[in-house]
Amino acid sequence: MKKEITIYDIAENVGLSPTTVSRALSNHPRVHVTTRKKIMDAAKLLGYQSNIFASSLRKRRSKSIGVIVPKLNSPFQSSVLAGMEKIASQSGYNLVISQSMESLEKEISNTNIMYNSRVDGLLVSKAGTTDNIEHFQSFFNKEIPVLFFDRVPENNHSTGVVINNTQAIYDATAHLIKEGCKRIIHAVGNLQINVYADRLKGYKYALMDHGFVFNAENVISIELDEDSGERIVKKILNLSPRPDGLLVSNDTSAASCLMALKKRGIRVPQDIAIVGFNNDLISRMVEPNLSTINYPSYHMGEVAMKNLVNHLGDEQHEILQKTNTITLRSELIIRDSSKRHT
Amino acid sequence: MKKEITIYDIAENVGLSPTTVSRALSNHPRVHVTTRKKIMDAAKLLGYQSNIFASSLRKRRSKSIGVIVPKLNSPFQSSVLAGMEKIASQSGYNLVISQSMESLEKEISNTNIMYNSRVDGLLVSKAGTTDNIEHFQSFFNKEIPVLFFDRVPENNHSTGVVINNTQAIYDATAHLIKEGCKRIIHAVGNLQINVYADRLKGYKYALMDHGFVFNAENVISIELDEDSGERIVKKILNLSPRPDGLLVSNDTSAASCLMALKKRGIRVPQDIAIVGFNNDLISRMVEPNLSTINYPSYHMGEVAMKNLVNHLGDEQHEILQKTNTITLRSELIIRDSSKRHT
DNA sequence: AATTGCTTTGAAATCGGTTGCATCCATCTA
DNA sequence: TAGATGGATGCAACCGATTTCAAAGCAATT
Repeated sequence: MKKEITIYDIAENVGLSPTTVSRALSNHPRVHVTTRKKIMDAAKLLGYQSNIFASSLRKRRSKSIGVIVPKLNSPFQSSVLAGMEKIASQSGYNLVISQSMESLEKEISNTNIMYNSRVDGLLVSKAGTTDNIEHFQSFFNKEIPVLFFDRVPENNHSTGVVINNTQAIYDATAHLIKEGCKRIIHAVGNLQINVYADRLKGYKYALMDHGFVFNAENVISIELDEDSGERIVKKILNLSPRPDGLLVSNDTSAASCLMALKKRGIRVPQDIAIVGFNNDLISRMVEPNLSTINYPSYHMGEVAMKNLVNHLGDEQHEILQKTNTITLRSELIIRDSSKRHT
Repeated sequence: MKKEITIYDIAENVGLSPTTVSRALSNHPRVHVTTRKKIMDAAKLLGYQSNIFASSLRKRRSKSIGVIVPKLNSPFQSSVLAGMEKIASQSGYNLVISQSMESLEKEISNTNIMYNSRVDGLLVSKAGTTDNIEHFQSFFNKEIPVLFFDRVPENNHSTGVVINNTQAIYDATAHLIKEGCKRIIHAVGNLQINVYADRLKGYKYALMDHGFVFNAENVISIELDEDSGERIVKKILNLSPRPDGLLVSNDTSAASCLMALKKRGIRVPQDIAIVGFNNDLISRMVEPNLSTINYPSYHMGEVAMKNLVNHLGDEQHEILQKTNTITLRSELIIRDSSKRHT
């Protein structure tokens, strides 16, 4: 039960006031260099550790940033988080992380906890069922910046960091058309989520632009998990004429589809060409390698965090006010799963 | 710039003292039910949010738990974190997460930040280069519990949550021997890390117990990343006689090896049988499916966090003192990559 | 010598919730 | 009826760092 060392102990030790000690420790310019040095030395000697609560209570800032993601255990999210942590750590911010489990209820609860923890800023990727952003109102009221990434709400005034999902799937669709596909299936997640809704748009636009007729039967909205391949493939094989192109909105599910197809002796890409999404590790490990959209997840984490941190450092709080959306570059990577011409 | 609502505002509102308000809000028994109700209602009405800093400052507890992992973007770690977050959230704890990037220096810095942030407990999976635990001394001194998981330090008195790595690789090795492998390569990570050192032991013991002679040439210590397959396979193919069994200490690398082998026309499992480690998604998606060790990562996160939380709730602080190591069940999963008999 | 201006330092209030001790009042016991 | 018992509530002192305002020290200028 060692006693806690405070600035008062240091003050006593060096024969100065706590005020001066406080200033010296926070590199305030109005302390003589010699004094500062003496205080610094004493602090180190005594093993002083600043009490973050006292400091935060007084300064009304926590030097921590909250992050709410739908699920922690996804290759995409963990990569985003890694990028965020890198920047936050460099800038002296702590990361308080929680997951909404795709539930609006839990997202609200997490948001309140974050508010209560007095985070200086919040980074959010929405849960699937979240269709409003009322629960962030307390943040807006207190002008605590909230920045959305990947899954951003519609029609809002907060800043978002995204990729152009519409364009990405447009390109992928156009690619499949160019490869000679006549009937292209789009397997997509929950259409309440902007990400998937935008992708569906891209798919429709591309069809339209290439003289194809959109057919709702060709869109499968389904949870894109590890086992989704079987379900998707079953649906596909019931269709007539049989589809020859498949756009799957994440690589895990695309890989799962690939397995399900191969199990049935259907050749990829000869019988059905596949394009995934995310450029996860798995897209490079299955056979044939999956064509996919490179989603710069790590970079997205970095960019989102950098913007938030810059905003917090900016006294006028102008950075985010002036920015509405930051769109990162994504690109189609063509691999063997969709190459039908040699 | 809304004014902050404090217990003093509530006190004034209901005509009671801040003391009673504080007690009512924290469900102290010495407040009359009627009074409590009145206070609760006023709090809700005024939109009161407890100031966690003031509370933590006084109570000297933060209701947050620090987690330090080597890298956030790994399937294993993100799954562990997901398990931890679930339990922490249920128990009312916040998670402050940082990554050491496999660097001792950063681990030390992170540890100090965590200490400074006054986390109530710390969960750590060591960085590769960490060979001592001096930097946790401040935690030990103040009796703040530190619990290690997966990568635990040697010879220490802290609690660790692990699997039996030795046994796991022992089983895998024995399995390959039973499948008729005559020369088994063990591709393993940094041997400074207990996890890999233990696995090497298991490999050696199994060889010994089955009348094989250990040969240092058969052990490849290498970073087990996505590209490691090429490097491992090159080494293997230079050996004579050519190995016919390959134990790779994580699935990412095992999948990478599989690709490198297939590229060279070497058949798996006929020419070389492979066993991976972790039971990551990828082991079920490559062809042939990888035999692997099921590592209960999500469960490990839950168990580690549960123990820490129970310990914190236990006034006598006896739980962790009495426990040294918690070993979770892991198991060999045999899939096609190592089945040589039908 | 007196005034001005600058740098360096300090006293004291403050952030908001918690808690040891005291007080008040109603009920109960002898 | 006096005194004891106990539940409900309040006073005031914390927890430790920050910050406003002011004062003190010192040199330069008039």
